[in-house]
Amino acid sequence: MSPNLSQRLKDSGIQPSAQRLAVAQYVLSTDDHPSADQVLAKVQSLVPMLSRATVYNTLNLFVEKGLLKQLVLAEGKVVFDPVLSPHHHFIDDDTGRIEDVPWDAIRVSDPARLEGYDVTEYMVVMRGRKLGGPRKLQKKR
Amino acid sequence: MSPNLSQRLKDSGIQPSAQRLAVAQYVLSTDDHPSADQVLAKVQSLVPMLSRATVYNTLNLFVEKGLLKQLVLAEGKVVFDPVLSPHHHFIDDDTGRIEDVPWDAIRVSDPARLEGYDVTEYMVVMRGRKLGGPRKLQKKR
DNA sequence: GTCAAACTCTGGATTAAGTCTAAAGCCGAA
DNA sequence: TTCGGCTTTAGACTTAATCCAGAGTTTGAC
Repeated sequence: MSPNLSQRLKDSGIQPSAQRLAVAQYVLSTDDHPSADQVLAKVQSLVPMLSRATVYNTLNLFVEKGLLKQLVLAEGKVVFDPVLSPHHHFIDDDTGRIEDVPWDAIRVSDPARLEGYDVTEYMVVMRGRKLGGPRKLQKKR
Repeated sequence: MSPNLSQRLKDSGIQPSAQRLAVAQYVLSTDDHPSADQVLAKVQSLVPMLSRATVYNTLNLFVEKGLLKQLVLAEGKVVFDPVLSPHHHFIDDDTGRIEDVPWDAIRVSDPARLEGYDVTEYMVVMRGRKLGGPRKLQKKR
């Protein structure tokens, strides 16, 4: 997909390797908000010789180098998001699926000006149900 | 403290017991946003004969009966909040401390009207540093 | 008061997510 | 080719949380 993922890793100060590229290929271009185990499963199906430790190392490295953000939004779920620009999140209570919500979809009265706090970052976290649509993953618990 | 905590439990459909009252006494009146282990430690210092399983059972029961809310905001921290009315949260990146932010302190353009979603609940999650103050818990890691 | 049924608590075993470690593999520079 | 430094691996370890089966309590009927 990405023209040269390898270059992108180098630009972030990461030495490319087969395993790192395989992880990058999936995790940097998904909007699934996968957990570490989901990344492991997915990438392992393509590159069977891949250990758990490597996946964790790689994900943590990517987070450290700023290619990924780590989110902790729901019940015991640590999840990775390749969208680096600020945005909000919606969590579907039925499926557990997390979706990105564009920054402009919601207006928030500047919390950076909160009395007595130096707010460096914020987001709106919403919960509910997604309406209409193909309703594909309804019972994906 | 609370005039009759016992009654409050009954009103929520919870059979009071020594252990449950001890847990309730602490967790329903704190603004510490304690984790389960913190609750265990705290309550055990008053009532030494208290098992971990009981604390988890009790906390889960309280959540189920609507006396507590369970929050998952930060890195591997499941935390409990007795404030049931809607409010926002601020997380101090230095100390990890979570503080409640009054609902009215921030205005959000009604996310309940988000196109294609049925939003039942939302909050603003902020991160940053707390300013000034007695700076008491600075290195409380 | 006594008894049984139902509920509650306990410690220890178990599970699951994540980290650590020591050894082996790989790769580029001299 | 050989060396040194990264990267990967499998498995041991850690920690949070849940499960379980037995023991202890409470309640209500008699």
